[in-house]
Amino acid sequence: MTDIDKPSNFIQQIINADLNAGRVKEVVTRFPPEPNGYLHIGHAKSICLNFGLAEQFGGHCNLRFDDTNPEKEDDEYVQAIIDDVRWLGFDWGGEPRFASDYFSQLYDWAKYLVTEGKAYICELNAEQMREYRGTLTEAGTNSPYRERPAAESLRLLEQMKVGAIDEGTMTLRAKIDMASPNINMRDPVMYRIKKMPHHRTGDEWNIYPSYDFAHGQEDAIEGVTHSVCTLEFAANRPLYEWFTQNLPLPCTPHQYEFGRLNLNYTMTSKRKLKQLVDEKHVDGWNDPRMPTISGLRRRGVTAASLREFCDSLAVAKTDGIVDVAQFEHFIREDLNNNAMRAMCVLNPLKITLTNYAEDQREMLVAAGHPNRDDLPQRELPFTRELYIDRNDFNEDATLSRKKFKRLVLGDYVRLRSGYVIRADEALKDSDGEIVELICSYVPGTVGEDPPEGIRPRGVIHWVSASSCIDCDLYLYDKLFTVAAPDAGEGSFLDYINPQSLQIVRHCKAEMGLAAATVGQHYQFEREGYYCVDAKHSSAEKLVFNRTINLR
RNA sequence: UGGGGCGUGGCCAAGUGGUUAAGGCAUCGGGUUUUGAUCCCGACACUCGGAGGUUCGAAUCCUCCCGCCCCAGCCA
Repeated sequence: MTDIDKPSNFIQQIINADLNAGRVKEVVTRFPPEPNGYLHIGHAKSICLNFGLAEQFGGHCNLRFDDTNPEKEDDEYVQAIIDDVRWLGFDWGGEPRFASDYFSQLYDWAKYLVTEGKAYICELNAEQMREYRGTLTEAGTNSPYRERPAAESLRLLEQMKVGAIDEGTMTLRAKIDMASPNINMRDPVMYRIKKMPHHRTGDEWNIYPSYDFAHGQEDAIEGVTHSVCTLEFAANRPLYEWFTQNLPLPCTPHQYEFGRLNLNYTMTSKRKLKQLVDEKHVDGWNDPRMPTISGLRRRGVTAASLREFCDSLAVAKTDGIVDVAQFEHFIREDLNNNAMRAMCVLNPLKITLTNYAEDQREMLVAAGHPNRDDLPQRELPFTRELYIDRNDFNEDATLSRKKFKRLVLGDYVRLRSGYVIRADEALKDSDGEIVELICSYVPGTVGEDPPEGIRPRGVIHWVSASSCIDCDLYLYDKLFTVAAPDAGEGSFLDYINPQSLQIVRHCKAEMGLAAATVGQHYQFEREGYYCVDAKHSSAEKLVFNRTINLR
């Protein structure tokens, strides 16, 4: 039994109180995804919360798949979810749990409620049931099957189970209160017939428990003490409690709700994310523009930054919309602190150093990181011909030093980690397009200030023309053009950003990047943070994803 | 409309009757800098959805009002 010094959110306060009062000896939580899609950033908050609470209080957190609806679930999702939670850095000890592991226990409990006169087989079809349910302002009407003898319900339930009853014609319902102001309490469905193979139990069952009849009991079976879910389940809590109180469970778990994470310019609806994938608006669930955990991973977002971001979020009952800039802050913070530096020229413009011998070649050394000497240094070959970015040169020498801190004709600039150079002449083709720059370098300026009178305008990145590697860069931008793609009229598809992906081919990167592998993160100096794309990159063609730009 | 939940600066958010109303993001100034990055300084709510009331004292307690979110799947 552990408690924490300063509980900072209401759930921690509740747990602390439970621990101190002796109501709970070991904290047990769970993260209960339905395997019907990939996890997204909203789930990350829940994962960090549930596993975090267990960690903080010295308890345990289970990964449990809530697989009570075979219609939507698939093993592909199970594996992806396992990978994502592991990647985030959490461990549930042992095997993941499945609601389907508890099907027969759940079935026994259903029979128990029937025997107790608290559940019955109803023969209303979906439409009739809706009519009998009443409305928000009008009470419902009792089902004509409500007083069916327990023995008969038991017999029918068994027939439903073995597949002798047609889908949609019967359900098992809890007998609670058709006049309850809480619609969830108006004789909710406990079991429905689905003659459909389940990803784990195959065709063993023809009936499947509903979420409400399953969740609390799953928690009880696992000894979950604090069942934390999102706000929209608050109205289900009375029902959760009704089942946990009316069933002979090993323990009584309690449900607490917190506000889910909403991010602007982002969509966190599994259904709609699936639509983006199914309709090929994106390159799969792990498209780097997707807010899925696998998409963020492929994009180059680190697990640490995702965790830091989630931990910075309030656990409260307000449902606000967090600015993505807040998430981006944590991405940059981690990458800035840990990413190796490198240089890559996106729009190469060749320059020739007329006073640097053609056969000369120096190996310059650059820091792997400006303020971390534990990261390895880089070797940068310096040669007569180099590439700089076209955007770092302007013919107009009258541009103010303040406004254009790059190369102009007749003036000096520092090549990052290299020499100071001066632009002497711009060579153009017949269209007036600059094809090459004739420059000269200032000897003795590597790691040294230039002589009196020479004031470089700024620092630009470069690469040796003869010793560099070719690569493609995938520049990503927001997937949606509006802050709330999900709100308002019209489809969210109408707001997909047509410029969310820009591919820049034949970029020139420093030699060392040839050794870059998936999972490593780089800052291409003055350009942004990049990582090798796990899908498109190959030995023949190196492909980098831009995780995020510099500020 | 019945029930449930929530309203503190542009965004997120601490605050649990006595504090100059934390902090982060964003924004705007200034400094450092071989990345227009990082870093460092500084600015940024006479006021807590609104109106009354209780109190020596209210963002915190009471009343009424306003606004937003969730629930009428045999989804979770």
